Amino acid sequence: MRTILHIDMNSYFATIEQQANPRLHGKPVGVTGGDRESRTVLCTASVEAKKLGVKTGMMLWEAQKICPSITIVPGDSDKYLYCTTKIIDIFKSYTPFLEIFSIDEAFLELPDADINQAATISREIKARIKVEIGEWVTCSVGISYNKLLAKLAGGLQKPDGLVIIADQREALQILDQVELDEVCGIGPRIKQRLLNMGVRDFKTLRRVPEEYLLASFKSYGAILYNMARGIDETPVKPFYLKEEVKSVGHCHTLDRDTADPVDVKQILLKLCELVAYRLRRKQLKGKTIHLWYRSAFTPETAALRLFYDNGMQTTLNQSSSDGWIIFQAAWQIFRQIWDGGKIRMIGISVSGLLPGKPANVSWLPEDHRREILAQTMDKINGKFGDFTLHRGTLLQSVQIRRKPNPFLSDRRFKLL
DNA sequence: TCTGGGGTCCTAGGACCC
DNA sequence: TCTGGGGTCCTAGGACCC
Repeated sequence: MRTILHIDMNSYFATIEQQANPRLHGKPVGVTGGDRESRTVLCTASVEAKKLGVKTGMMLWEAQKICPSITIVPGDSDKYLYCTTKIIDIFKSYTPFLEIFSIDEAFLELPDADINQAATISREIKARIKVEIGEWVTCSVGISYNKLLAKLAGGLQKPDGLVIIADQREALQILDQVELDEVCGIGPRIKQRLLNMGVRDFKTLRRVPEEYLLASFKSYGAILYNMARGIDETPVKPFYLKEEVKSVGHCHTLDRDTADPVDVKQILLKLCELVAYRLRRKQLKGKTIHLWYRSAFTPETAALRLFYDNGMQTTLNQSSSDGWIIFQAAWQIFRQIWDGGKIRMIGISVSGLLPGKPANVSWLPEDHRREILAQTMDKINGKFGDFTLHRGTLLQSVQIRRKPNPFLSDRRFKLL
């Protein structure tokens, strides 16, 4: 039997901000992804804010309405990454079998420890985080014999919790008390489909024959069948075996809906430049260009909480990390699929990635020139900040955050 | 005033090649 | 006269995670 810890930092970004600024101690704090006012959501709320009803993922104006005393802090990804690196170093001192699940979550497999020893180690890790990172920074730990249950256990006691699910008997007891979507892997859609089948809890799910689940959910039926029994064989993937990225993308929700193609063109060009820049920094090139946009809400879609996304992808003849080439493909798609209506969000993503530096040899002289130009621009922008230099087309463009924050969290609210 | 932004994986159908 | 079957790539769409 394996011994696995799931460690989840509580209100992570908020506690780091509280640690860094004594004025925020014990106060309701909300951390946002950027410095925009409208259409911004909270990516983290402090424990104090949560007690007053503020939730992660809430619109900024909504949080301020519920909790007027909340202090809003723009997120600082460098600060959080720095702390995460230090926290990971603590984890590494206990086991090399460490999976970094996200910036504030990790799985640790302890091959030589039983459950009681794992509990002792967990207390030690908690204490070390307080000493080495700060007393405001806490975490919840779940201990069990697989990842599914360790993660479930970790979510049961927040903040600063420590919950053990020792065996299958305990696992079934706990599974029978939680909501279906409290378990990682069941989202709103699958939950709704299970409810439609008359399955409201894991106890009922266990009575559904495997063949029936397979027929309804295909291969995911087997996962659901096992989930209800607390079975999960997925391995802890050590950080040093982490696979390469498969796609690089950016999307942007506009401050105001627009149906002006000039606005769209400028935003799209900027997004393509951002994606290309990140590809070059990672020394990658991509072949498949995917563009999508989200239509503005109408009173009907707003009431139903429905998003309408429209998108299409295309494959280039040759992989590229050139913002202009990516943009040309994206713009062509956009012109092909846009219905002329108002747009709320637009996104671009590049996949089919290949390793490799930007090629120094190109049989197309113009491409070659642009590549050298892009590299030079990267160097200057790397030194003086993104978009110090940019294409003339971007001069009047709408402001997009200079540094896209990769840590905005909380699940999607695609459809309820 | 009206739900962000970064990813992953899976399935299915069609095109194309040998 | 008539067209198998396997493999691979491409595209679209759906679901999940943080």
